Amino acid sequence: MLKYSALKKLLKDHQLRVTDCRLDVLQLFKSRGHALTSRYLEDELTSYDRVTLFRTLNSFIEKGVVHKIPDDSGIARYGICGHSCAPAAHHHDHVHFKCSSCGHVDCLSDYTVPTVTIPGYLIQESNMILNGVCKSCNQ
Amino acid sequence: MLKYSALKKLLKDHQLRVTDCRLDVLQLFKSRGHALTSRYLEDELTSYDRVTLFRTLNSFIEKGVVHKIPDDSGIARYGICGHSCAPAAHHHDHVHFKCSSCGHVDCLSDYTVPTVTIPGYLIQESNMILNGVCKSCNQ
DNA sequence: ACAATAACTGCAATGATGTTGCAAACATGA
DNA sequence: TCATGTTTGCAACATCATTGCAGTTATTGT
Repeated sequence: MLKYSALKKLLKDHQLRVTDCRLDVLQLFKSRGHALTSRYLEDELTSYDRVTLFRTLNSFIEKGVVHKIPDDSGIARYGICGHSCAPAAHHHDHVHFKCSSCGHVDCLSDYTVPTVTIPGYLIQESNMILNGVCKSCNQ
Repeated sequence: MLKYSALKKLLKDHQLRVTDCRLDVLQLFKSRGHALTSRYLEDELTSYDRVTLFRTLNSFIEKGVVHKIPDDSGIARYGICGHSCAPAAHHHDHVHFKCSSCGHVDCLSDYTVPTVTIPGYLIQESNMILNGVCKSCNQ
């Protein structure tokens, strides 16, 4: 459970107004270790409108608080960004892992995406999603 | 334009019944070089019901004819599989590239996803999606 | 070639998710 | 505290994914 002051600071640092909804969403991201779906937010924070949560996520993405994670399931997941993200530039060169056992998607912040170069192609961003069994489930 | 016999063989090889819809969808995948959305199929093949195309894609995935490509846009794309795919095991260790200029998603069959090992994690599948400007648009 | 069977298709309907406009409520800086 | 611009909730709509069912079609064995 993060302190209110810390959450508030995080929002202010990203040029976001401090509201109940944003604090609760942020709290949820911080308390869970893994990426969240908008559906999960809706189920957990029933006091807020679905649209509000949707717009909260969008503003969080825009300001560099969270990032969207590609997934072949078609359901968008959002992971909280590291320290280095700003509205101007997101830096998500870390690997994502989807566990087929618990279903969680984790941001593996310590693992950077390997560089790939392809002749004739200009590569601006790299995403890597691994599928398998995560540490917790693999024991 | 692939010969009818070749398309037919491809379907039979994957334990799929030969139907008009499947032949047309397959033809479309073969003639376009890049990954397709279900929306595109609907627009191109208006003589078939949307549900039929949906189920055609699903059966193609199940039998290893095409594979679903993760994308943070939320719109599913499908790429035709290489020779090595079977119902039992898909092998898509190639890199995917999404061009921000033309919007196409290409399967870069010649580029395999770099191996990443993470202690404690069992990795069963690796996906890599690059974003940038493709060869055609980069000239 | 033909019948039996299992698979495929179209239609209707439903659910989930993403998205916008607008008016009321709220956070912020002066 | 006030003025301002931002955020929220509601309603509505668009898109996509998915299922059931009945009619049609492809395939297998004879």
